Amino acid sequence: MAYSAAVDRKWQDYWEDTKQHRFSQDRIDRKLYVLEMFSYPSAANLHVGHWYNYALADSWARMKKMQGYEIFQPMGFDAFGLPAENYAIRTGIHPQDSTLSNIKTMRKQLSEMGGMFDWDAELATCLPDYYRWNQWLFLQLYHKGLAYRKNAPVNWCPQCQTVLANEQVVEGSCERCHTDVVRKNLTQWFFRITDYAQELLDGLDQLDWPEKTKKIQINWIGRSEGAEIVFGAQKNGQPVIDESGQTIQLPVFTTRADTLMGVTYVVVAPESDVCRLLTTDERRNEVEQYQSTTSRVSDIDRMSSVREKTGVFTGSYAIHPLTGEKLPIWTSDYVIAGYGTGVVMAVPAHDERDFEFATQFDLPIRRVIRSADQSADDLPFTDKGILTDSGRFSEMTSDEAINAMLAELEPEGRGQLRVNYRLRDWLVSRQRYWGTPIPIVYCQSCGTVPVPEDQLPVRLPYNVEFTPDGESPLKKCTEFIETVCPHCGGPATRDADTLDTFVCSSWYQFRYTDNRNDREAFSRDIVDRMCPVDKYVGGAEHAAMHLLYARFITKALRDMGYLGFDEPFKSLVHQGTILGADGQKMSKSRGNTISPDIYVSQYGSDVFRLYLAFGFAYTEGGPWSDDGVRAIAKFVSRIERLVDDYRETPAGRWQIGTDSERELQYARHHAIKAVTIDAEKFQFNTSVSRMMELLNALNHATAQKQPPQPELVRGVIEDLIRLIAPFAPHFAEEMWEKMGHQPSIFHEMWPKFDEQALVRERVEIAVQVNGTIKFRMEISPSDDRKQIEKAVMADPRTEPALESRTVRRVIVVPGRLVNLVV
RNA sequence: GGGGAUAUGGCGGAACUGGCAGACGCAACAGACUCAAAAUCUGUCGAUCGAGAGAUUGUAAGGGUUCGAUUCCCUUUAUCCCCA
Repeated sequence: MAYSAAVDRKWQDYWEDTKQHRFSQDRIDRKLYVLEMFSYPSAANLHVGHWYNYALADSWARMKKMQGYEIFQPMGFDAFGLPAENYAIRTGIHPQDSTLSNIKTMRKQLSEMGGMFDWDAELATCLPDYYRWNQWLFLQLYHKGLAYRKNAPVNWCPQCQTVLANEQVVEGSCERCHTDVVRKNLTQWFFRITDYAQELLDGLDQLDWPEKTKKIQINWIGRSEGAEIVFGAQKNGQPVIDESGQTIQLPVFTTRADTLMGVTYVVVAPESDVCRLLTTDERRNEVEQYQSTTSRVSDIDRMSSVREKTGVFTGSYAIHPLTGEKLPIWTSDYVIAGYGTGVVMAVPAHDERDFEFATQFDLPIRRVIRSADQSADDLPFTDKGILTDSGRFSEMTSDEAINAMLAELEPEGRGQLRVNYRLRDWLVSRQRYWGTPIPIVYCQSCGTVPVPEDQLPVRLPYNVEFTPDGESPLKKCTEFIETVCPHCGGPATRDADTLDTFVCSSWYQFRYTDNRNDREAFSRDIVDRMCPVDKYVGGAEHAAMHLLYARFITKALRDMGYLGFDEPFKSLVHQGTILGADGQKMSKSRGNTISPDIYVSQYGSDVFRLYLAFGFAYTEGGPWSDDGVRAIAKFVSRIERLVDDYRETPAGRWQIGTDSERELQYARHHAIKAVTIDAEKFQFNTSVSRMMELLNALNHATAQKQPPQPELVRGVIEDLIRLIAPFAPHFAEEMWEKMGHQPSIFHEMWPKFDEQALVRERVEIAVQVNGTIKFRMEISPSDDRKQIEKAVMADPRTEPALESRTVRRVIVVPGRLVNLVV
C-alpha cells in the first residue's frame, strides 16, 4: 500500500487495538513524563498551532520511547472559560453542551494526528470529578491562609452592566458596546502567591527552561531592594485617625532613600482609602471629581510617561521623618494603589515623573544629589551621586547616605531596609458562570464558611440565565445561591463567582498521573514517582501567568505535604508560531489560515508532520509554504520507492570492501549521530535534513556501476526507517512491515552510531593567508600540528599565495584550517 | 518610556565552544528519458568582474576586539514580543 491517509488509519487502529500508548506502571523506573499544554476545546478543528505543538512533541517522545523510556504522554482539555460562555450568549447553546461536543471532535482529531496519547489518563476541567479537586485545592489554600478576600477593582461596563475580563476591554472600552469601561471595587478572592515570591525567583536557577522565559518571570516577580520610610500625616493641623482609631502613617517604598532630603511633596493613589481619609472638607469636591475621572483611565495609561500629569491637592500635609517639615499631600493617578504602598515620596529633582508633576503644578524642586564625576547632572538627575544641600548627610555618596539615614530612622521605627516585589497576589474570582464554583458560603451568623470537603463538589448548576444584565449568572440561580450554613444549619448564600481557569491549569499535570482517584486529588506516592514533568512543551504566551501559577501551586502543595518536590516542570520548550503564507499571523479576517485537515487527507498525517518538522526552526516558527509540503511528499515517496526495490533482499552479512560501501556506511552513521543529537534538542528541521542526506547517499550509492552489497543497502534502509519513525510514525510502521518485520517499529531500538565508521582517511583543510582562504588541501586526520604545517609549506600553491612575504606565525586548527600570518 | 529577542541568497532555513558562510529543501535554469507533457533522474545556482582559469566582495548599517567574527563588544536602523 502506497503511503496515504488510509495507511494512517490502519496503524491508528492497530495502535489503539493493541493499546500501544498505555503507560505501564511496571516500567515506572524508566518513566519519562512528556506533556504538552492542554488545549481549549473550541468549535473549530485542530489548527496548525495544535499540530505544531502536539505532533512534534510527540515525535520527540517517540524517539525517547525507542531509546528505551516508558513514555507517559497524557492529553486533556482546559474546558472552562469565557469563549464557551460568550458563545452561549450569542447562540443560546449551553457551554456544557458545546464544550462536551467540542471535546469529542478534538479527541478524534488528536488520534488522527498519530499522537501517542494515553487516553486512559484523560481529563477535562469542566467535569465534576476534576473541578471537585479544584475546589479541594482552594480549601487547602484557604485553611493554610493562602486564600483570602479583599477589595479589588474590576472592569465594569456601565452600559452592559457587567464585569469584563481584561481581554474584553479594547482600548479602554467594552468590546461589545464600546462604552468607556470604568473600574469598580468588589470583594474578591486572592491567592497569596507573594508569600512565595523569593522562592519562585530562586527556583529558576535549577530549571532547564528557555532563558527568555526565566527572564520574563524574573521581571514579573520584580524584586527590588530599597527602604520603607514612614512619613507622618496632618489634616487641619491634627494627626489623622482612621475608622479603627489608629493614627494614620504614610509608609513609602523607595529604592532611593538617599534622596530623602529632596522630598518636596507626597502623592497618594486616588483610589486608596488613605486618600479619602486625608482629603479635607474644602478639597473634597475636587478630589472626588478627580477620583471618578481616574476610574476611567487604564493602569497602562496611568503609568505612561508621555501622558500629561494630572492631580489635585488633598488639603493635608505629610511630616518629613527627618526634618519634621510639612509637605503637601497630593493625589495623582501616576501612583497606583495596588502597587507598593500606594504612597510615593516625591523627589522632583531626581525622578522624572515627579519632576514633570512638580513642573506642571509649580511645586518646589530641591536638588540634593550631584554627579560624582563632574559629568552633566541637569535636573532631573536620576543617577546615584554625591549628596548636597542635605545637612549632615551632605558630601556622602548615595550608598553611604542610605545607610546613614536608615541608621537614624530605624530606632524610631521610621525606616528600614526592605525588599519589595512587583508581583501581586493572584486574583482568582471571576464574575462568570462557566468555571469552578468557589466552595464558600456566607452565613449571617457564622460569616465566611468553607464547604466541608465531604460535601464537594459544589456542582455548577445547568439551568442559568446568561444574558448579561449586571449580575453574575450564578447570582440569579436561586437553587444554587440559597443554601444552608454547613456550620449552624441556618440560611446562607454561596459565593456567586467562579475560579480563574488558571487555577485548573496550575495542577492538572498532577491529576493526569492519578486521574481516576475519587478519594484524593492524586496519591502522593504516585505523583512523587511520576512527577515532575520531564519535558513540557507549549506556547511562550504562558511564560508569566500559567507557568508561574503552576510553580506557586506546586510549592504550596509541597508545603502542605501533598507532594515531595519543588517544581512542576523540569524542562520546558516553547514552540514558535506558524504564520500564514503571506508572513502574517494567521487569522480568519486575513483569509490566510491553513487547515491541517485538507493536507492530512490529501497527503497523509505524516507528510504534514514531517513538513512541520522540516520547514521551520521549532522555537521560531515561520511562514507556511505549500511548496514545502510537496517537497516532503516527494521525499516520502522516494523512500518508499527504495523500500520497494530492496524489500525482497534478504537480511544478511556484509563487509565493507569498496569505496562506495565505505561512503554509504559513513553517511549512515553520520546521519544517526546527527539526528540523535539534533532531535534531542528539538532541532527537527536539521534532523530531517540529515535523513534527506542519507537518502541521497543511498540513491547515489545504488546508482553506481558497482553498487554496494544489497545486504548493506538493506541494513541502511532499515536504519533510515528507524530514524524517520518518530516523525512519520504511520509511514514507518508501513515501511517496516513491507521490509518483512512484525509491528511495531516502536519496539525497535533507536539506532546507535559507530564512531569507527565516522573516521575518514583524508580530510580537507583550508589554507589561509592572513585569514583569507587561498586554497584547500587534503591531509590525513592523524597528522599532528607539525606534520600539517610541513605539508602546507611544501604545497606548491603556498609560495605564490605568500607573495614572497615572510611567515611570522602559523595557526593550525586541526581538521579545519591553517592560517599563515605574514 | 524600560526590558528582551530577531535580522544570513529569489524563498524557508543551516553553521560545534571565535575556525572553510549558505547544509538540507523550495523556486529558477540547463540536460537526460518522452512523439509530447507530467512524473522521474542528472547538473548549475550569493553578488560583481572575467570567454575561462580565477579574482574581488559578501551574514541589516557603521565602528571595535582578534591571526581569524554570522558568532564577542559598542552605536544606529527595522521587525516582533514582554513590561510599564
